[in-house]
Amino acid sequence: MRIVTWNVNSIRARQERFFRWLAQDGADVVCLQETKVADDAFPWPEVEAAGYRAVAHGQRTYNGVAILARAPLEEVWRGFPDGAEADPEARLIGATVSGVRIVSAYVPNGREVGSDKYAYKRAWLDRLLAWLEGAAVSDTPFLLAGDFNIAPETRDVSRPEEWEGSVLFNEEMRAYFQRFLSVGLVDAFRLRRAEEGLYSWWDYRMLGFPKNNGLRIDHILVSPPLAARCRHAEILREERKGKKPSDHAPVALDLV
DNA sequence: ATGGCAATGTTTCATTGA
Repeated sequence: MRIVTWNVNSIRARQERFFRWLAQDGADVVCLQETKVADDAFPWPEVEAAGYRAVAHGQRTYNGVAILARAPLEEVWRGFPDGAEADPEARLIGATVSGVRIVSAYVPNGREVGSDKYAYKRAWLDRLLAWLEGAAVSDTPFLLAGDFNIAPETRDVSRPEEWEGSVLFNEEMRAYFQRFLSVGLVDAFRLRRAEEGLYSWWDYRMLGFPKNNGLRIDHILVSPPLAARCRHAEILREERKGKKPSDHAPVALDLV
């Protein structure tokens, strides 16, 4: 079972490129973020033509998440599944695929430490973690994938001294990432890849990609039952190259 | 090579992203 997460930075702007990649990759499950499209304008015919099913939770212009799968998507939910007040931003969707509970998440960026958007990022993470703590995810096949907007460690940052203190890489956000591990989840990528210099996002500006000035902020976290099945993990850097790339590369995980 | 912001709507600039 191959699972990929990708912040596509608009599924419509990326449509041709995305479906070309999908046909070639053949992933079983694809978690998308920043689809930037309302559900009625999602490319449903193209999904079906590619041999996939999908569930989406989107809005126009900003945010938006989706899950594509070859197998049926069951027990689907949108937004926070905690029954409390609805999140005005479409950042979370869940479904069960082949017995694995899959969640696609788009964590708020935070813009600037101390800003209203940073407060929203913290509150959003607190709410997700509170749900995870109550959901007993460590005992079941559970997978949380997406754009976390957090680089967990120094080895995940190309220029740590320059990035330190930013919304993506600071002590508080590193502590948030540790809380995901504390609820029993495992960074599946790091199970298979220990080296530094592997990033999932590069700024469009300032020659970010050619200079490999990147950060690893897109993650696939898994429960112990799935951690035992991890065989391979990789970042698909080829998809950051060429014409009209997303600023994020896909992250792929192969399970037995 | 991999290339010097990009996508969207509020559209000819502002907002957001990270």
